[in-house]
Amino acid sequence: MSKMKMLPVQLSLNSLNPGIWSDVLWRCPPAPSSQLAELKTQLPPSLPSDPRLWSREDVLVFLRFCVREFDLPKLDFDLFQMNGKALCLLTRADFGHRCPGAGDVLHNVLQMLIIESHMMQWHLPNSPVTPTSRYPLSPHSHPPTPTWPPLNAPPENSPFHSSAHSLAGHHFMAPNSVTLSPPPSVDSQASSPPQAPYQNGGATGAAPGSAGGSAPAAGGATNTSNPTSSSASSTGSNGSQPNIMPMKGISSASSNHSDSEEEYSETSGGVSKMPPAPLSYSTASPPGTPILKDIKPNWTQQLTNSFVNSWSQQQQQQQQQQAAAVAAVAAQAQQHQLQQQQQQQQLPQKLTLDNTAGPVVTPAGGSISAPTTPSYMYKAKREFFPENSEPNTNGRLLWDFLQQLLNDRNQKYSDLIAWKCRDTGVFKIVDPAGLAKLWGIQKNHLSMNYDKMSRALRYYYRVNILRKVQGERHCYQFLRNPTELKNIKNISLLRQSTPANGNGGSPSMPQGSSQAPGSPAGQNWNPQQQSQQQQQSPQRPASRNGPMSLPAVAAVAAAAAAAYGPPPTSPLFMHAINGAFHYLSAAAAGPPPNSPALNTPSAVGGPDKFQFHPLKLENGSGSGSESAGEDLKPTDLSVSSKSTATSNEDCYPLIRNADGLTTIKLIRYNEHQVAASPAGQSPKHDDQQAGASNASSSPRPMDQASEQAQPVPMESDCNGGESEDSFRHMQQ
DNA sequence: CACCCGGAAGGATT
DNA sequence: GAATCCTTCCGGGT
Repeated sequence: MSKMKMLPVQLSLNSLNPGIWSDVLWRCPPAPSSQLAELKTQLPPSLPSDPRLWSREDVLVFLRFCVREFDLPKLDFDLFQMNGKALCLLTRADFGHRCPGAGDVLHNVLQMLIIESHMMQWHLPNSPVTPTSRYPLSPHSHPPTPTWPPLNAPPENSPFHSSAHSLAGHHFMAPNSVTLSPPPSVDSQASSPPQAPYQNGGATGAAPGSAGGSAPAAGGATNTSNPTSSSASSTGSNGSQPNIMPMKGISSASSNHSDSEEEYSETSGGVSKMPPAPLSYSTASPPGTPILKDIKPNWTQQLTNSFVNSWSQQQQQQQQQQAAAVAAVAAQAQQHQLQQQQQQQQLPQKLTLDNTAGPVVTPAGGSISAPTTPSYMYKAKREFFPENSEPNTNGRLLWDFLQQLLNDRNQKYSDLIAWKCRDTGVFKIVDPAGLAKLWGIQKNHLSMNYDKMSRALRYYYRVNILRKVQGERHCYQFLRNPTELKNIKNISLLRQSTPANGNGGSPSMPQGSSQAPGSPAGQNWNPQQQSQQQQQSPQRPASRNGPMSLPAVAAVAAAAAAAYGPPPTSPLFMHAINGAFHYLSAAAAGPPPNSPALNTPSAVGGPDKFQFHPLKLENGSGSGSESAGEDLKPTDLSVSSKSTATSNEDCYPLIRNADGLTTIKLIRYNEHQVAASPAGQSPKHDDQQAGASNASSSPRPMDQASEQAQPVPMESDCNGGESEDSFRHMQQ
């Protein structure tokens, strides 16, 4: 009994080795828990290990077993007149409908088995996976499906887990793969570049194999053919079940990757140029699916190689491998060498850590991460893929993507982007091309390059999310902390505010919105600079998923894709991973990164980087902030806050809005600005704000130093240096 | 030449 | 259908 429920749900994360887990997760779906192992041992021997291979009889045997083993309510076996493949396609909801009282349990158990099976198979070149949809996972979009459960399962002990390692390959997709989601914007991807169809000849050779998985619902058929991936394939083919969602995420992800990869090659400017040779993967790339199409061989190969290598190593050293994969991506961007290094050293941790760290920001509602709860699985899913409208961006949005990279605990992406001064939010894009590629991967825009990405960054000037650090190439400064941003559902709001910005005060804020004092969002990153902050009005605490390092995921996915076929595409993939990761990490580590707990100052530190030191000033008192925090829970940033209300010059008082969000408002800002800044300090930064406010209107914001003249520290190197100091001042 | 800026048009997604 | 968030182009400035 307890088992029953527990099984699916509970994971004993604690024991897990985070690192390992993460690794595993990256590659494979969560390993089944030890419980699962037990379960497996108890399964009728006659049952093939791969649920997809089950016959109708086997399905019934399985169901009976579950009923007996988990003490489930009676099932109407007539509702399960299907073979294993079909069974695998059933979504949680489907199970729920068929057996209300036991649907979740059955689903979870099955997913675990599937995952395990997949893991076993993963290494297979042509795994079915396919994925197409990219973002499908996005919380919003797709509803529900619970597929993650498996992920949850913490491996810890589970043999599975270990096995997984060994298997390594197996990719996690398995479970997910099954479900495919429709490809999101395949076209875009495809379209983007002129690239060749790499896809395996279009056909995606892989596709077939992989296909299964991903076949996007729509495409459906796309490839599903793949037997192996029966589940996947089935899904595709079956179409019958629309609900596969969860899985799809994954699959899609994979697909995306590939795409991205392609881009990489392309965009990267040749970072690595690859011969057109198609990858071996088999992706299922449905026509529609974005996926791999273009992947460029070289790139992919590289990825693959790295990935593979890592993999193998992994077996040896799990972590290392992952790292390698990630590294590979990054490295490719620039240095292969680095990759190697990283792989050897850093990588291992990186991937893993990422996950854990990943999420720095939490949604306002710390609730999100509640993974710990028993029921967490479900919750987890939601978190990961919040069905809510929450903003979880999981890297979908550029700022979030950058944040994730920057805040990677392991600093895996330091070769691509790094903080110059975390406190002030100043960062430098170390490898513009590489970063752009990664972003392109993330978005499945094959042709992404720094020029384009930078345009997107400039777009943020208007909304006061970013500003350029003048004088320094590739240096930008976040004007808002992630939490804040996350809370803001629509940046547009910021935009609105923007105009206002005009100096006068808080430009940005949407006043209307709420800015007011109440609403603050959260914290700003840099206080000083920032101009304002607007608040975001509406905030929603989003429940974000958070954590995860997209990039890492992407990298991994890409690598995996390259290596195995359908790459997990980004978003979904990431999502999935995140989710899983999140889960795991949460379990292992305890509070989820985003969890409120983290918010606390101490917590903040948690993820190393996270701390923005934002300042939080709070109305109340510094600590108060926390109190406020409850409401606010600004999350990471806030945490650090020490800021007390002090008014330091630059401090921005936080304002709490009804929603509980805190916003920092620049109060002094204007004053000082005028006084101090003018010439001063901020040499250039002004723009930022200016941009914001003006942007829209004025031709060029930048100049306006006057406007904001904030005392921003920014300058390029904040390194702690002044900027921080200043920052600190402010805080204090 | 690379970087940066921002307008404009348009696509994908929500 | 509207809004958002880019993506893609582009001309121009530094």
